[in-house]
Amino acid sequence: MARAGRRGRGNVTIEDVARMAGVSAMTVSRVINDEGNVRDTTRASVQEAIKRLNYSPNSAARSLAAGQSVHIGLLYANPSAAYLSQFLVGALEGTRRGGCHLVIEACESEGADEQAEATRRFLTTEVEGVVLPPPLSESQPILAELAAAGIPAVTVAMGRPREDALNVRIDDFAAAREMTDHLLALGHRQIGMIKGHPAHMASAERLRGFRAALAAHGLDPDAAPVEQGYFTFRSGLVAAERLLARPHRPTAIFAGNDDMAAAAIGVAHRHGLVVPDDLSVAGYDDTAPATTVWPELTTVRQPISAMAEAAVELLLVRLRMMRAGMRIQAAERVLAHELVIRESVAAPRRAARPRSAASGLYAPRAKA
Amino acid sequence: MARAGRRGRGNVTIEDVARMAGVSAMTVSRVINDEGNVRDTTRASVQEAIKRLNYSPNSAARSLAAGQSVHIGLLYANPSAAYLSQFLVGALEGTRRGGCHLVIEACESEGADEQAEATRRFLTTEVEGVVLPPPLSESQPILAELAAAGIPAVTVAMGRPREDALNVRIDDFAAAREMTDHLLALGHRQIGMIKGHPAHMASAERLRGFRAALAAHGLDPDAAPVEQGYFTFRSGLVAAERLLARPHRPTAIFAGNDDMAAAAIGVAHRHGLVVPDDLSVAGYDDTAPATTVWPELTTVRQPISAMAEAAVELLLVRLRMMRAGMRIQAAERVLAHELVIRESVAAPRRAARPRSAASGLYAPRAKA
DNA sequence: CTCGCGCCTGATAGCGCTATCATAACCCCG
DNA sequence: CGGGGTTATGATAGCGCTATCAGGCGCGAG
Repeated sequence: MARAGRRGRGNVTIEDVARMAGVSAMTVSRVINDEGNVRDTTRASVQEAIKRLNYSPNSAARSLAAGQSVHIGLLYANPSAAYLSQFLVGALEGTRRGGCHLVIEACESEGADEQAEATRRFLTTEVEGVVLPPPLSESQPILAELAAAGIPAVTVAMGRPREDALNVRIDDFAAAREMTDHLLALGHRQIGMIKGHPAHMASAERLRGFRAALAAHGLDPDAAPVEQGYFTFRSGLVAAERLLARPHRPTAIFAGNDDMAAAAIGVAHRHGLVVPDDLSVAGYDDTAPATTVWPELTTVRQPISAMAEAAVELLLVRLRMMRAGMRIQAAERVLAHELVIRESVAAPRRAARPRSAASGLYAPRAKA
Repeated sequence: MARAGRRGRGNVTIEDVARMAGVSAMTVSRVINDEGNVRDTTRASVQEAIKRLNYSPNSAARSLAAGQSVHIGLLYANPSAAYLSQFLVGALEGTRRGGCHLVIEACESEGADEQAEATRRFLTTEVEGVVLPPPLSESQPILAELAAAGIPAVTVAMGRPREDALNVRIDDFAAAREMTDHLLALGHRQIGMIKGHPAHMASAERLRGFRAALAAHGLDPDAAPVEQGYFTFRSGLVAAERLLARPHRPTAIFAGNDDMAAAAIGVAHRHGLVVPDDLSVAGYDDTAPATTVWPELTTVRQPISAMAEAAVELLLVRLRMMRAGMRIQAAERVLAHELVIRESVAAPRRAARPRSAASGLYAPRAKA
């Protein structure tokens, strides 16, 4: 470990960059902080020097000089543990790159008052911005409390962000449509859906995508069997039982998340159905249960880490804007999702009869 | 947000403390860094002032002045997601309090070469110490690579730490013995154990505790049915099947972790056994599966977050010692565990009563 | 042509802490 | 009781960066 003198590692400093670009350190500082009032040519030559020297600012010095060491809060509530750990990994990468700290706190309660109080307690820890992964991203008490304190928040996977809000999400509508298309392409015509938690906006988006795909294939989306779930394994059991008890048993079930999909597989097994031969099951999220169950789940992967990192980045940009007194406005980042094809989905056992009206649960609809 | 001038928040600085204690800032610095060469009376008055002013050092200034911003590495490999997220929460709290940064990295491979290489790659990121949660805490290639680079490491839940090593753990022997005692006290005499992964030293400790409890109750520990598991759900299925196929079917199964215990419950249900009436099942760790399955698991809780926090703390102390050129020696922290009594364990029923599967694999009982 | 008002840039002075060295206090022994 | 060696404390000078303000420059209005 070369730790020469008091100098950190052989690090390049802002002075080195300034010298190389032929400007003052202050100008370099302005460039790296994206402040206005720097001529374009100057900015360019500074950036050139930064690149050439492979300079990266010392975050300790930065927070010391700026008189504010940035702490970003992360408030979470019993999400799936798999989701949380991936989220933390991403958030941590984001804060590391942004040179700030992450303070995390649990908020287990679902009561509005408790949530508001947890938020207030959290705010006393001097966080300057908050990241809210689901399901807290939908919590009005928390959002209200943060707004009242003037602390900016980024919501993640919030279906319907508010005015001037920050949000990171995937396109749930498109993802659900793609998965449904996948099932339809394999020949399924009787597809049941287990909806997610009603308080979670993304649930509605997924249902919308499901229905849109059906409609696009000439099926009546309103005739599709849909049962309410609440993202828990147990709610999935109940919903799957109901779906399989229907007169026209679905050949495929699309669940609003992996836990409920895993439950559907369990129910299928209990009914003596072979997955995927007798029943295809598709999940959503690609979390741990997806690969724990057998057969492994075909599901939709959300780039959870990347979303968390994007959230932190968005928040840091916002904080800088606020500090500079710039006008703020809504910002949203939509990241790419991915269909993960595993073993829980296959063509229905009886040879697909795509155009036979009688085979379908859904009455074919007159093309609009 | 009172952000007066450039001053952070109305923060007390080292100068304030120095003035109050009637010494120089340098002396205060010495006290808070636990350096020698400070008279006891001086130290006391400084500490008094620190407490009175509720002073806490500014970590940004600290790392800037010290010319080294501490980065602590966390290398993990596919642990249970639940374990990892709890671990991260604790580690983060530790780094926050220690005023340092956490850099985390995954090391998925189990090959020795890949692990060594991942470690080397990790070391280029300038981490000054590494925390190793299980199962990596048992990885010789990684430990060797770190030792070669002169980077101190803290292992967590390592059964048999090396010379001059740092380790944080719970007393697996005592915990397993307590759980077994609990089963024995309820009247169980035929208790089967599913061992954990053989590469994990803690597995052996848990088995030892199990046997010690049996012996203390006058039972022959070598006659107890024991099957090998590997901490995975699937390995638990196999092991549980074997235990239940034995001529003298156990009335209780103690699994080396929660995943395998959950598997044992599944197998029991398949055999038409009611848990806990016909078969008691105990787990270990108190991770997510413990409360996901029905009935919920009686298990041993490890204070995962606290262990991670302790690991970071231990590492920071070691780093400071190294920097000060002090002699280093082994250090271990043993944290308290806790028996969590839920519904999967009860007194054995006199006559094992087989039940039909139709009574409901998952059907929850009327909950009080 | 000159004044004034933008825009861009740089000099200076810290942010809170610690490394370094100098100094002061002390102690042990001959 | 005075020298040589400790041990305890303090003064000073930065660590790398940014806030602040003063100045320079260009350009349109008076």
